[in-house]
Amino acid sequence: MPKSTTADPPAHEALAVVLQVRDGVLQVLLWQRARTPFLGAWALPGGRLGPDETLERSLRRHLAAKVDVRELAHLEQLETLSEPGRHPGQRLVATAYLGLVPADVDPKVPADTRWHPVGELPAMAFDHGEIVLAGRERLRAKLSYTNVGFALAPPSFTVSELRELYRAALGHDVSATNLQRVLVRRRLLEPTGETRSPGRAGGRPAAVFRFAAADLAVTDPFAVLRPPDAR
Amino acid sequence: MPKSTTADPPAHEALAVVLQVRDGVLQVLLWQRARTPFLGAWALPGGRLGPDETLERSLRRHLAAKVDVRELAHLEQLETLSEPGRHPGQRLVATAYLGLVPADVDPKVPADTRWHPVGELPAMAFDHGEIVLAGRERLRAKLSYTNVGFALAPPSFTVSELRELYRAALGHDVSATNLQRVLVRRRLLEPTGETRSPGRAGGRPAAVFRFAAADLAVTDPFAVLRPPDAR
DNA sequence: CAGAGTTTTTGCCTATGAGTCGATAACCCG
DNA sequence: CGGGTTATCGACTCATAGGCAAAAACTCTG
Repeated sequence: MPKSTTADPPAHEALAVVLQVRDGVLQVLLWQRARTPFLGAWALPGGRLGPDETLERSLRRHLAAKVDVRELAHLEQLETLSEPGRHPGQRLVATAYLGLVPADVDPKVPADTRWHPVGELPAMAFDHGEIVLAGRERLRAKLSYTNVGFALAPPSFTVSELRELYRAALGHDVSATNLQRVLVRRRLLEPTGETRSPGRAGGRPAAVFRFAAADLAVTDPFAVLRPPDAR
Repeated sequence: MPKSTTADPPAHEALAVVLQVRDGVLQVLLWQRARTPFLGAWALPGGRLGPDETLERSLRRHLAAKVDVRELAHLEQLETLSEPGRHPGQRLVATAYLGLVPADVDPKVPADTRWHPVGELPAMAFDHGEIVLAGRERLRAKLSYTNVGFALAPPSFTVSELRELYRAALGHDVSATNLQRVLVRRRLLEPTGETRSPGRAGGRPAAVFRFAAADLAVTDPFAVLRPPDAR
């Protein structure tokens, strides 16, 4: 077994905070360590950067062991962590990514892997707990000024369903009236024309919407910096 | 001389996009390479990650050779680049940072180092050209929804002076009227009470302002995600 | 020293997007 | 068909941004 000291050249790993709204709660994909250090604690999926791959490709490769990568509707780089002591016994720099899975899929995961509500994380290995929270913050922020919602939502949905997703991801209630009109006005949401039949309790059938674009777009509401001629 | 192949464990470097508004133009600090590859081309300051330091500390250490690090009013992580071919002959992962220098200082720089307008970059080494543009984009975006302006501006300034800085950083004109009132209303700017005597051409003396906070603060204008009880 | 020229600041109006509330629409079930 | 339920829409208020022009406060010239 090779001796590991901090004098070794720092190795590099890619980690993923994979989030999905499940049962009305924002959850993160974690696997349970079967080895020391942090035996029994929960960790983010990921692994070492190989010699001929980018970080993102490396991450997708490692992630494939835990979840079907094709179900990731969005993947973006979060931050790179380099505290010398973040990994005991060995220097390991980590680049964290944020991945999002739409609510309509239920990926098959191996036995050591499980979804956990980000609000009640179990005992976490290394600094992975903080990374999860950083991912949640990034998601919250981007929900407001981008259309990342498309990566949490099914291909089509009613406003009530979308509202549930936003509520879970943001951690607070949102007005259905406002959500609908704001997103429609921003041209992010468009009606499919279909309606969904009401539940057993009755009620007006809901209109079905979809996100207008399937890739990330930002809506920039800020004025000070807008060029005078823009519009 | 050691042979370098892509089979070597990937090394890690930290790079800095140091920006300052000079002569009314946004400029970036570059140094000219005296060795191959890219002999004569211009590169970002930075260097290898040492065994017992974080990326940020490593960056500050390397940066100290090019500029007085204490004059950096802001430093934040930009992105991590991992294309296997980004550095010829050797695998090198880079984490880029964005650094900002207030307009009132003129740091002493060594002979091989010079400021260049980001709008007209010279022949750049490696992928450093793209990194500079990423840094400019980040600055532009953050000027709109944060108070990063404090890191470009002197401790106190008139609205006209601030307008020049915004114009240079954003690349387009901004209304002085609006800039003043928007920033004051957001509680980012506060008057010092002093005034600055007008130039030789006459004119009303300008009120002197300062940024209310010297650390980064975001103003979140988006409503959909705002909790119903917030205010 | 009055008035023209300059620059800065302020007041007022408009436009846009968000938040609230209540009314209306469209369904279920009895 | 009427009461219960859910969804959507309309109308109003509010907050912030942008534009324009007037007013303020100075310098300079004749």
